[in-house]
Amino acid sequence: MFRGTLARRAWEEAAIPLDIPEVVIERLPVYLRVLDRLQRNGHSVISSQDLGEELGVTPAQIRKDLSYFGRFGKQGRGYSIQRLIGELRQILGLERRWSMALVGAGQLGRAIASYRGFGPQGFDLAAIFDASPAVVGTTVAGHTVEHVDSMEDRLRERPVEIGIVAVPAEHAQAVIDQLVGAGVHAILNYAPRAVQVPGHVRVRQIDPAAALQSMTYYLKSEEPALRAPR
Amino acid sequence: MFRGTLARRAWEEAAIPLDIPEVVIERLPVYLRVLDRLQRNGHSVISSQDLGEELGVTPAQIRKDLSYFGRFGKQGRGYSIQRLIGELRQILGLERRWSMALVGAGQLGRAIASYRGFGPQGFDLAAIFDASPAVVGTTVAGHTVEHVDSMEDRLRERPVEIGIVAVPAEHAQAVIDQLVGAGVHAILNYAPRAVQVPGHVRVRQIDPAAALQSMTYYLKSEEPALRAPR
DNA sequence: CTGTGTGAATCCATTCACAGCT
DNA sequence: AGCTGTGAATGGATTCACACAG
Repeated sequence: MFRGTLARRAWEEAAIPLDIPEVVIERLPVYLRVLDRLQRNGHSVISSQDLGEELGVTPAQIRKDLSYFGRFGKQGRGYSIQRLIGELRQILGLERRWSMALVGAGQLGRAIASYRGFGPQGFDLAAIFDASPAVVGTTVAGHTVEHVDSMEDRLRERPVEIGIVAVPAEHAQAVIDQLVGAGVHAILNYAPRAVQVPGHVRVRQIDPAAALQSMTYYLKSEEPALRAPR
Repeated sequence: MFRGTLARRAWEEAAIPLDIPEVVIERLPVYLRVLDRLQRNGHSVISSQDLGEELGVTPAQIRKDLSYFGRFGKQGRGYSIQRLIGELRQILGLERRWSMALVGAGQLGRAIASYRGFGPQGFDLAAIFDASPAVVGTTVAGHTVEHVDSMEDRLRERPVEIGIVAVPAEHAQAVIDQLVGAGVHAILNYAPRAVQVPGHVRVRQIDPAAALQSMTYYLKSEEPALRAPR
């Protein structure tokens, strides 16, 4: 949703896939997380049935999702967890590391810069930019904050694959335009703002307040019944 | 996705709605954000056409989404922005404020506690819990951190509607079970872990690393062509 | 027997297209 | 003349159900 239809590039890698639904791709990282945990807990095979129960997803959905990419299971047994982890990492492009530029070194940006969840999953922060003279030049999470005006030059010298946007909403679109201009094709946007990008650029929105607001819809009809049942 | 089918409560409020698709509910906060901005910029009416362009969504989708809840537009003119903001806030239950308990006062938890995006959208932090003796008793964002073992009692005395989970993945399920036990029906989960909840509880996942991993799928097929086109 | 892989069937969401209001 | 509201049509995604492999 909120993503223009886009002419996907024809497939060039060896493999087979053709035109996989985006929802499927979005589920794969979640499958991967569960499999990692099961492996750490000593499991070595799992059926789509059991995996589905872990995830709250139907077994058929898991089998169908995986079948887009190959035949990884063994009938009568299930899936080798080790094998499946390897396949998913391959599919998602996680056999390599990816580098990111963070724009915005305010309170939110600094929290993102020191978030420990990216590194272990294969993502490295390579540069931090901000527009405020007060923070440019300071050190954040081991990086010297550079001025956002030097961003396009800087990224042309040493490119990154991913941009993280943590600037105030009113500047988000301009910053994203600059990132796209510098050749970035994937953006993680923490600004609470719908942004427009060319069709070949992917955006994922991180918007906790919007997530809360979609839950209050359901809370508002439940609460009265619980509180004043007479 | 990743949410069990659940028997929704029958509608009791006045209004009309019946069984609205969850995707529709998730879009409403985004519509609201754009409308707020347009209003601040001095606009007073907008057509589904123009609103759709702001959002990267078809006009028909916006009209259909809104039509689940009523007839808010004027033919030939469009929608009154002020009116529509009011209706959406009503629908989403944003005419009141909601209170939240945060579990986990580590690096991530502290960042969440001082995140400035919740208050203006109607969400107040009411309590913070942690399990580590090193942080229990300290002050975080104006709240004294309480021990997680006292959480259920504490929340029975002074309930909250929403729980925010920012504990290590291996403790997330246990913490969520406790929150649910204490009567919380909505959870914002920052732990990178699929969790199980009873059907009447809503969970929204905030998982930036998973968001990145679903974008690398597309990057991995684009990059080689850009870098080594010969 | 157990559990995958997959065409077919079903279910759900999006888009179309136009009648009708302003 | 312009734009909403909405049944009908289309397009996708999920689930079913079973042939087949181990």
